[in-house]
Amino acid sequence: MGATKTDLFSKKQNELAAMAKALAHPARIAILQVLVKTNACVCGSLVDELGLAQATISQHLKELKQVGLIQGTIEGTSVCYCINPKVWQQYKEFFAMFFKELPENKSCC
Amino acid sequence: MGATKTDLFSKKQNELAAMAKALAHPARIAILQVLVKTNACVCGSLVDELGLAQATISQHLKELKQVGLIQGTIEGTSVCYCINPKVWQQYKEFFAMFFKELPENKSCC
DNA sequence: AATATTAATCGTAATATTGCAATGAATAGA
DNA sequence: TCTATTCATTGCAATATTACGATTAATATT
Repeated sequence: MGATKTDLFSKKQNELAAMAKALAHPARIAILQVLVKTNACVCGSLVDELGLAQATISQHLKELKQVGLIQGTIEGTSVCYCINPKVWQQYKEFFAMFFKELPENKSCC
Repeated sequence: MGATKTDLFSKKQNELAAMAKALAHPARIAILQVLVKTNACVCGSLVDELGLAQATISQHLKELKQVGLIQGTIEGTSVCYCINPKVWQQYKEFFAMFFKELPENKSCC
């Protein structure tokens, strides 16, 4: 097998897992940090900054775009990527909510 | 290829990616939620609740234990798992910090 | 038109993950 | 001791991910 049994879990659980997955690679973390910092970026400069091949970065960008974390528009020959503030905020809230539900330290072990 | 080039990224970036990876599966999300709710749990009840094979759940528990998110002690014949509050808090702070750096909506696209 | 630049896509290889059956180890109760 | 229970570990098969070279598509420049 090896296919995740998404049907066994709630929509929220699958959603949160998918969100975590989008962040589950240092290259994507790095890309997001660069985008946050510069607030706008083409693929080329990312290639220089990160040291990965252009094709690889393009794929990571695609994944980030698929989950909605970034958005891009074509500007002549180059593409402008930036954070999608709404989705970013959503992510922030989702993770905060998930980690908020900390139990009252009745720790059993 | 296919091996992540961890050496290209900072320690923090790799760390955050690893943390996200630990959450990047609905089964692990579900397990954590159950542990948070009941605050103590053996593997058996998880098998009943989640509908995955015992071996599969055991593996997910192992992964969660490896990243430190949960801790377990043997209690006779059954094992007691619970959230590690310190690491949980750490996760919370890490993600909050990451998402806090939202730019001042000068959105370019 | 010919060339250069930029980024997406395709094909591939290597590696990682997911899931389960089978087996193993340890304790509890008959 | 024998058996049942509980969970970990091992080994396998299916699938997913990561990475890059090569190619493609589109616009810019000469």
